[in-house]
Amino acid sequence: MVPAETAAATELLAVRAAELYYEENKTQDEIGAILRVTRWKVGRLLAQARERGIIRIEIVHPRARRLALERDLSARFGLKDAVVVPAPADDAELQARVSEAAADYLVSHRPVPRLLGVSWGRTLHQVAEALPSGWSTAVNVVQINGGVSLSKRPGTAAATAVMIAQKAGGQATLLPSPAILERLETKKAIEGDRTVGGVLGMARGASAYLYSAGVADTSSVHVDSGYLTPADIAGLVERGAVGDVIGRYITADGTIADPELDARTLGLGLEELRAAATSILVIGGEPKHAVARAIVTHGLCSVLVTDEHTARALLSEPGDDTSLRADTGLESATTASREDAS
Amino acid sequence: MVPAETAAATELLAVRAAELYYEENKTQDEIGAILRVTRWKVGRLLAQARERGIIRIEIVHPRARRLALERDLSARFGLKDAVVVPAPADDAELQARVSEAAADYLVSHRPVPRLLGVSWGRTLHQVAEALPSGWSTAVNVVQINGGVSLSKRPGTAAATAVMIAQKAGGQATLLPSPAILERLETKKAIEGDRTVGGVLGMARGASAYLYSAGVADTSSVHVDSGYLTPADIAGLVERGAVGDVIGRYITADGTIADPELDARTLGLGLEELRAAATSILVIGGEPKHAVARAIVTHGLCSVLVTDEHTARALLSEPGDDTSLRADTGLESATTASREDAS
DNA sequence: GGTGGTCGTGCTCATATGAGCAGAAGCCGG
DNA sequence: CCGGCTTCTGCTCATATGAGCACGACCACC
Repeated sequence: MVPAETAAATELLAVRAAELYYEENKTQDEIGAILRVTRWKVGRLLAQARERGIIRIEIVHPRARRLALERDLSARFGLKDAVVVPAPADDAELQARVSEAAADYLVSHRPVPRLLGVSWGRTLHQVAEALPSGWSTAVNVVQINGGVSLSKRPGTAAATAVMIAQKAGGQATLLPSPAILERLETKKAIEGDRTVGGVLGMARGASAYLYSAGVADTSSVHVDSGYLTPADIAGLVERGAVGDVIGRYITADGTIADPELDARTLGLGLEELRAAATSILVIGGEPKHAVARAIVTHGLCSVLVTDEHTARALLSEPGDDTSLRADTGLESATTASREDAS
Repeated sequence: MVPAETAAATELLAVRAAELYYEENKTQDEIGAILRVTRWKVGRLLAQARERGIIRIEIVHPRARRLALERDLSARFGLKDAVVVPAPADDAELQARVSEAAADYLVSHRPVPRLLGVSWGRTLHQVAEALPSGWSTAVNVVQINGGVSLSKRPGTAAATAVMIAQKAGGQATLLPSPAILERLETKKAIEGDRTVGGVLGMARGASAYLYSAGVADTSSVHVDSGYLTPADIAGLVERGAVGDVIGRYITADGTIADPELDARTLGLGLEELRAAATSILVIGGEPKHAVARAIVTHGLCSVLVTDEHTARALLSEPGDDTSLRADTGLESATTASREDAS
C-alpha cells in the first residue's frame, strides 16, 4: 500500500461513509462493500466522523431544548434544574419561547407546589398566558412583591397572579401595596398592616417561587410605573446595579445596590429567595445577561429557564466587568460556583 | 385519557425523544422509561421526527457531497453520473471545491480512459492543479479545441493539458491553432493542415472528454484572449447565446447561437461531444446556471460535476430566468457576476 | 346499533450495531 | 536486528433497533 497522506484519506473515507449512512441510509455492511473496507471499519469511521464534528445533528423545533447547556448550567452553578431553549433571531419570539418553556416546566414540575409565590412583569405575564387551563389542580398563588398600582396599565401584576391561579383552579392572594414606598416609615407602616403583613407571611411560606428580573435602565417597569425616575436609575447604575430581582436592585456581585432604596422596597427579601427550596428564574434576551449572571452566580435561583445565548454567556468567561466590581471577599462567600479558566 | 391536542403533544414528545436519542445518546429503552412510553413508541416517534424534518443531519466537510441531488440530476437529465458538492459562500472557494471534486472523480473513474480529451479555461486549469501526481498511469491527453495563443497569459491552455498528462505519466497532444479564426478560409486551411488535422482526429477518438463552459459576457476568456470583442459578445447575446462549450456559443435551447462564427471556430463539434460515451462537464457558480442548463438539458454531457446551488437551479423549474436573460440582452452579458446567497 | 375501515399499540423475531478482545502491524531506542 | 510500545484490524458476542403482525380502539357511514 502507498503510505500516502493517510490522515486525509481516512477523513475523506469517513465523509463518504457518513454520506452513505446518514443520507442514503445504507447499512454499515453495504457501505463496507462500496468503500471496500470491513463493516467494523465503517463503524469506526462513523464514530470518528461524529467525534470530529463532521456529522452535525440538530433538532430544529421551536420547543426543542439544549440539554447539554442545561447540564452545564446545572453543574456550574449548582442549580436544581435548568431549561434552555434555542434562541430565535427575533427578540419578541425569544421572550415568547422562554415563557412557554417556563410554563411547560411549571406544568411538569414535581412535586406540585402547594403554594406558589410569584412576582410580576412582562415576562411573568407571558408565562401566565402560556400556561394551559387546568395546568394543575388546586395550586394557590401569592404575590411576593409589591404591585403596580401606579402603572399606566393598571392591574397587570394582579392579572398575572390571578391568571396563574385560575388556570390551576386555585386562589390568588395579592399583595395590596406599592412596590417601592417614598418614605421608610410608610413602608414600615404598610408592612405592619394586618392584611399586607399576612400576605407577606404567606409569601414566606410558599413552597416555590416563580420570578423574572429587570434590567437597570429606563425601560424598566419601575420607571414605567412611576416608582422610580430615570434619575433614580442613573444613580443605581452608578452604584453598580445591573438589574432588579423581585423589585430589589442588585449589583454584579449579588448584593443590594442601594440599601436605603431597598429598605423602602416592599416584598420578599433576597435572603428569603436564596433560602427557598425552589426558586424558578425565567429570563431571556441579551440585555438581561448581566442580571442573569448576578442572580445565577449568587445562588438566588435554584431553577433557571432561559435561552441558549444567555446560557452560553453565563457559561463563558465572566470577563472584565465582574472582576472590576467583585474584588472584595464577598464573592467567595456568596458564590456557589468557581470560575475555571478552561 | 384527555383527548387534548394530541397532534401537538405527540410532536413535543417526538422532540424530547430526539433530544435524548441524538444529543444525549440514550437508548430508546431508556427514553421510553423517561417519557413513560414503550420503546417501540419511541422508535416510531423518532421515525416520525426524521420524516417531518425535526431532526436535521448534515455533513459539514469541504469534501462532502450531496448524493440526493446527484441522484435527482442523473434521473432528470439521464446522466451517467453526477457529483454535487456543498456550496461555500465564497465564489472562489466554490470554484476550488468543484474543481477538486472533478479531480476526485477523474481519479476514481472507471474504466480509466486511454485517451482523455480536454478543453481549457480557468476551471479546467484548477482541475489540473487539483489532480494528485500519479493520479493514473499512462493516460494520454489531447486538446479538443483551439488554444489561447493570443492570450495575455500565454500557455494556459497548453499548461492545463500538459499538467493533466504529466501527473498521469502520459503524453499531452496540443492543438496548435487559435480558437476562433477571423476568416472561414483560414480556418479550413488550418484544419486541413496535417498536424492540426491529426490532432483533431485523435481528439475525435478520445475515450472521454473533460471540459467546462463559459458565460456569454465580457469576462469570458475569449474576450480576454482577443478572439472576440465585447461587441461580438453583445451580438451573440442578442442572438440568445448563454455561453460557450469548447469554444462554441450556444443558446438556451442547445443550438449554435451564430453559425457563421461557429464555422470559424476550430475544434471538436457539439455533435461529437454529444455522441461521446463519457463527457464530463465541470461547472459551478451562479453566473453559469444558464449555460449549465443549456448543456445538461440537451445531452451535451454525460457526467456533471457542480455545486449544490447550480444543481438545485437545474432541478427547479426552467421557466423565467432563461427568458429574462434572452431579452435583457447586453445588460446581463456585461454584468460580470452577481453573487447571491439564496 | 351494527359493521367495515383506519389507526395506533405492544408484541416477536431477524438484523444492525457497538463493546471488547486477541493478534498483526508499524515504530522506536537500543 | 530486537524487544517493548502503541496503533490498527478483524473478530465474537451482547445489545439495540426496525420490520412485520395481530389485536383493540376509534370513527364514519349505513
